[in-house]
Amino acid sequence: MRAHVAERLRTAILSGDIPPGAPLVETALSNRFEVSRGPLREALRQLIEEGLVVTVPYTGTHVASLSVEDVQEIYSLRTALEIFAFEQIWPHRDDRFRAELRRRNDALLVTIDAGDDRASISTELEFHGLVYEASGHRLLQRAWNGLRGRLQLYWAAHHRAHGRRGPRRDSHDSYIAAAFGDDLDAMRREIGDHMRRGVETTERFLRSLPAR
Amino acid sequence: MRAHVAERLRTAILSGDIPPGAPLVETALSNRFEVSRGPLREALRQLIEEGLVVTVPYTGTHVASLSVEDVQEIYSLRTALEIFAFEQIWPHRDDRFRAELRRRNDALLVTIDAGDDRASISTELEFHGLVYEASGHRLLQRAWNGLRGRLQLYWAAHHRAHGRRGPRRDSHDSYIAAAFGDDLDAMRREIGDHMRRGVETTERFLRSLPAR
DNA sequence: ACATCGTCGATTGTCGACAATCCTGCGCCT
DNA sequence: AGGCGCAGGATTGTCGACAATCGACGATGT
Repeated sequence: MRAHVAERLRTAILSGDIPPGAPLVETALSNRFEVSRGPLREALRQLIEEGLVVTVPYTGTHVASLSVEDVQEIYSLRTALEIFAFEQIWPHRDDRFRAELRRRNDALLVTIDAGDDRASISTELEFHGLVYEASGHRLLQRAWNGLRGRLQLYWAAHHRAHGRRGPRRDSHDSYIAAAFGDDLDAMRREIGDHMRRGVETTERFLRSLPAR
Repeated sequence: MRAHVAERLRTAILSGDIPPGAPLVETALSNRFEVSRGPLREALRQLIEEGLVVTVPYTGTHVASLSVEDVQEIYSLRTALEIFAFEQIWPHRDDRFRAELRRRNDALLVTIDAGDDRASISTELEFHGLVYEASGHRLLQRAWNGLRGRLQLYWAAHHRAHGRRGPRRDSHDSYIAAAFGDDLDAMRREIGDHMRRGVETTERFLRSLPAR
């Protein structure tokens, strides 16, 4: 039951049925979903973990409302995690996996170009999920789980505000959306630049340390 | 109350009072901590998030028991996160922070050399915590929170099994312990090599993709 | 008019009892 | 003897009621 409640509440939030900032009163929700407050509270805890809900003790819980900084954090951390995922995949690479990844990304680009937001969101989540799954790194997948809900929340809010979902192939996550798209070289440059930047900044930081 | 229960249970687990694999029966714990099963369950959920406890529906929950693969995942993900943290710190670097980091690392090395495991664990956690805190990246700090408990669990188990805590200055996390220690150059090479390896493997992966 | 304090409603936190589910071990059948 | 089914005990899952806490509103005194 608990998982089912979390699922339904998550759907209600991501669909915009319960908008960001809206209060989530436990008694009201327990009536709505026809469960006691016990399971409902545990469902809320899970959604808190996923970043869809925020709560302040003894006063109330609300649907999360992401700031610009939040979104920047989501995307920057996702980039770091995904680069790490690629590192993990490389030693166990196989052609079937890469073909599957390529196929899914093609499907993603088709849905994006068709303007079917719901389908493209779903397809994109599957695409990224495949990358993390292929890494075989359970903790990494767990970290991705903690990001996915926040991403969806942002996409949903952005879509309702601007009529299109937030990330598009030429937008925030172009680094990976472009990966298997029109310009493979551009994508290679982009990821390569990002990582080289990381190397450089880290090494500069290290050099800046006081000598012993 | 809930946070207090989680705290006490966490202490009991990390101290080895309740060893890995031991069953955690809700009724017994609710008697032990003199709270109802409601708050106790929420405390358990939190410890599950921290990786200290595992549960299987309708059968029982136990103290987590880490496998070799688990530990490898913990350390590899921590490396990725910490490199990302340094990237975040760089633009906002300031000398006071670096001096503070240096000071804490010196304290860490002192406690390690003194063989005071409890103190060195605490000091090392503070040290890493400072890095993540300085990144100003809340999601990153959250990810670190998800790793910290698992690290502590491993250290505690390793200490009881081998008489010393797991990570030492010449061990797993030497890449960062050495950072401000004896051989700054070695640490620079280590982090640099790690990141270059990441760049290389990712680029090889990208090149291996089928052309459009 | 304004500040301060108390009261009240709303919401979350906690509790004890009951229901659903799963594992174990025993009896029974083949 | 070996496998199967079934009851019993143990454990988690769920429920409804009560307690603790917080924020807002209004009374009251200066």
